[in-house]
Amino acid sequence: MSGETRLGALAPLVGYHLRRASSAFAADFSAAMEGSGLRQVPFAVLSIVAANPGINQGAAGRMLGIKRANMVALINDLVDKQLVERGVDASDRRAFALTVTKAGTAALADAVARIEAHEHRMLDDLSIEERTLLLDLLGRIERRSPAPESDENGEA
Amino acid sequence: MSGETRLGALAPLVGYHLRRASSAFAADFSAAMEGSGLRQVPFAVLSIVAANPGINQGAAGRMLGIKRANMVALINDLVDKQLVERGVDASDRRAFALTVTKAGTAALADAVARIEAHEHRMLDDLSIEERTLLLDLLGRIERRSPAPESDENGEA
DNA sequence: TATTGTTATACTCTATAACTATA
DNA sequence: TATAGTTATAGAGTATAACAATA
Repeated sequence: MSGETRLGALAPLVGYHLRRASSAFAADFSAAMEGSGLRQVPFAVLSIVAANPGINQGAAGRMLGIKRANMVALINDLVDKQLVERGVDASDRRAFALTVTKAGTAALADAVARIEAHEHRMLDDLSIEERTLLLDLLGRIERRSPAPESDENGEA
Repeated sequence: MSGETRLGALAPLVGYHLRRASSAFAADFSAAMEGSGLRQVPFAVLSIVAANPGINQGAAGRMLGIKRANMVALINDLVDKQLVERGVDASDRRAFALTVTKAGTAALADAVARIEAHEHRMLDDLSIEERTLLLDLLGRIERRSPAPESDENGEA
């Protein structure tokens, strides 16, 4: 099918193959989550809030490389869907203490089940050892990131 | 810095780490290409055209998972920058035969040099064997893709 | 002075639908 | 009837700038 077309300079580039593999994963993720009302980023936010009860929007966003400004609509959606609650943060009255609701916990469990099937599907060709190795290699690349997020407001 | 915040359900997901690693690569790629006038996707297109002289827009797009409709502006830009030429395809008068200009070849060489430095930077932690292994693993994931591109126009 | 959340806004990327001219 | 290129458009995702309340 693509047998005669060549990749040229792209062939040896890890960045290119990372992008392609990631987008293949994203496409299958979307299919796996159809009808669940959650997509990649909201699911990630929900996971972070579930694992860190009382976390605020900024910290959750920083964890995922999402800007403060973009967290607002994201959290609004999760709150509208009653998966997340904004509580008062006793120690900082500017911030909200985010927690997952009962429905949020259920939605997360459903999502995790779908995603496990999706991951199995995508990683069919790899042995357990290879999956572990891949996770390790990716983790070491992530840590090479320029900075978690230097954050906005250049002011001048 | 993020020492106390937990990933929760995200931690074991290859898809999540693929996404993060890919976006770290993309960010450093942008930095590496600053001032070159090329970004990720246009560079990929230029590479494909250079490696497959006379290829048409549709085939180049299919190779990269880019829709026909989105190839138009992409090729327009490369043509405006005089990096790519649209020639006549003798065997199919609907199609253009794309080729890289002399300036395009030079731009590609400059880009490849920048990108090599970028890849070295990002893969600093990995041994040669690990890089090869990573490319192999990613390649096997890519091949798991749902389909190169079933293409548009559902008609109903 | 710095930070949390917020609004407004813009730009890129990607997706769909419909059209034309060839095949 | 199917395919190559095109146009128009809509939706995500992500980026910056500025403001109020609080630290």
